[in-house]
Amino acid sequence: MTGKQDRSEGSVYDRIYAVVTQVPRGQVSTYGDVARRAGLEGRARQVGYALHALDEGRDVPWQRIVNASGQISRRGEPEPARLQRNLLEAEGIVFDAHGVIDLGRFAWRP
DNA sequence: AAACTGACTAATA
DNA sequence: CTATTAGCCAGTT
Repeated sequence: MTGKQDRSEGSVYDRIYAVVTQVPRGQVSTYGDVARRAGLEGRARQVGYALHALDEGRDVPWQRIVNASGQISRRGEPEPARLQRNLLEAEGIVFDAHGVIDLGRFAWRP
């Protein structure tokens, strides 16, 4: 092992994962929103970066995070995007004809 | 240590 | 609608 520092919680990623895990089934959240809840307002990119680096072993519902337009990101890779959509629809999320989620209805608002 | 990268957002044109 | 600009910053090379 490379012996990375093991901050039980100073790690930006762990905080992001913790927030994402709190998103209830059947609801979605945006990168900016997750960043805000993780105490990282204005750092939405870091949220996306964290999810990109996410491991399969984690029980983080990464699929519940979409961009501020209510659309699935990663358009360069349509296949994983399709998987994400599939997972969300299985949870009850509805996409319109343009593949957009109505955030006013499905966005997680605790 | 400096450059590069990137699942983003908002504002502007 | 598309394109551009700017802000943001951890991780990788």
